[in-house]
Amino acid sequence: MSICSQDEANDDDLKNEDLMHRLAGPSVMKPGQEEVDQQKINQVIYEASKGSKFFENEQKKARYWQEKNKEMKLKLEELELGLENNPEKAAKWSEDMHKIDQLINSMEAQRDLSRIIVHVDCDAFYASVEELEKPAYKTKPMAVGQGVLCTANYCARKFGVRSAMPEFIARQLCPNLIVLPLRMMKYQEKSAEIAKILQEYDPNMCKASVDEAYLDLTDYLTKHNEEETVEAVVEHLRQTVAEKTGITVSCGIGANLMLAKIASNMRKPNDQFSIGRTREAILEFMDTLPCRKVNGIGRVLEQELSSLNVHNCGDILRRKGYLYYVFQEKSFQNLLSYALGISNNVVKPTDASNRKSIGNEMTFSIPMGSEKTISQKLKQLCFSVSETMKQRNLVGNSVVLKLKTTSFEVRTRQTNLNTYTNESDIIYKYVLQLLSYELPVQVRLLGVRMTKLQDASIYEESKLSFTKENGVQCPICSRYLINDACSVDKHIEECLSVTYIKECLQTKTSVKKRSKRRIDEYFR
DNA sequence: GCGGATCAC
DNA sequence: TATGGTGATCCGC
Repeated sequence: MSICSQDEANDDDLKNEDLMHRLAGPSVMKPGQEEVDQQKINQVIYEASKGSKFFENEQKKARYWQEKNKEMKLKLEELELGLENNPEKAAKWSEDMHKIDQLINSMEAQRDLSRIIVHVDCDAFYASVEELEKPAYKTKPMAVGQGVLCTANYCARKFGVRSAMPEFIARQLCPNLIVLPLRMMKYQEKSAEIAKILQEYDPNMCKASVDEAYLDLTDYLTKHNEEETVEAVVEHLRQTVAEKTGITVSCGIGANLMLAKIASNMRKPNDQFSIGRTREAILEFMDTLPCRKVNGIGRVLEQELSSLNVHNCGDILRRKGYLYYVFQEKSFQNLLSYALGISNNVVKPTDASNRKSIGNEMTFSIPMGSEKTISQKLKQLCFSVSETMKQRNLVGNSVVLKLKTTSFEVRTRQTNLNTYTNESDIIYKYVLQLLSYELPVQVRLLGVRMTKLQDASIYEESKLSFTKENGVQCPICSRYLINDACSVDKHIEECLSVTYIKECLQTKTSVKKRSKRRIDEYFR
């Protein structure tokens, strides 16, 4: 073997490790796979994917990140060297470290341990609902989804079958896998059944998704004179849900939403876990927790952190000085809050009025290239978006066209409307305009999305009152308001408080804005 | 404000 | 043979 091909082989192996990690999908090492030989599974996935367009696209992305992470690593090493030899840089470093500590102090000042939050997570929800109707599936490997799996029962997970995995790969891992079609209505019904029970514990309960909810049990416990521990209440809650609905749930207990969520993942399925609600207990818990376990750190960020020698949340604090240079303000603050175990502890029902966009997209079994077929599809998509908007009584001011080419490249094109609308024809007109710049193109997916939404009735009223020249526009968020003193006051009050909180966070926690990565300041 | 990309479910 | 849909957020221009 020549030297050259040897090098190539090494190079390829290096790339393959990141690539395999990508291909393995988002739910690697999620509960239910503790006994699975990940290496072997990943190898099967890799082989099954090899050569496809999808594979090539993933390869491209893996190369990009590998290159980027390598560069950053080198820069950090250079920085370390500079700190030893260059007093000017060292002075700047200690100045920045001081800023970081101030930031941490201000975050600590906001730490609130007064609430007891519980995260409730249904076990393999879709699969469990199917098993209720056909108990025979309980002992067989089974998954729900079409083309791509949404969830797999624990029996299937033993084979390495996971959510977000394409069906054909799942079948290679588990030839006897039973795959059922989605029945969203059934799941939603069951979800509502469970929610009703949870509401007895917290009427303000937050339904985070079809199979998840957050509760604040503080008031419940006070009402019951704290005769019971949280753990006992949650134990009882899980039992009640299982008895009344037939669905087992896993629960996490913690001082805020993030901790409760992490905790519910610790002992799946059908069990619960509690993270102590003292600062010390929280810091100790986070210290050794792998970064990937926190909501918000996905596969890519995990790899990036790993290349910076940050594997557990505690490492974030230990290497805060370096992370400060690598990440932007917002991301850096998020990382710190993860490591400190600080997050939102207010549980409130999600209000639909807060929605920021409405869209519809579709993948085709056969890619499309002709302008006519593409426009026809887009017209349908516009129509369904329009229908959803009308149902929810919303109008929008901006439209987004989304394309995925046959090589899995994703493009989005956005334009502002000169009006607010939910009319299919108007949306379609703008979408066609956006499409015209992209032709010719071969697409495997098309999507239409409306953003900058407003309540349709408020918008209509405001138009009306403006013609009467007595309309009102909120001075803070500049949304149009119904011109009646009571509702305007109420809105402004709310709007002010939101803006105020945002300002507080900004002035308290943010350091100066930068346009580039901080590390570049050291290399000028 | 736009477009690319990540993330969660 | 073959890799989803919906919505949000962040970053860099």
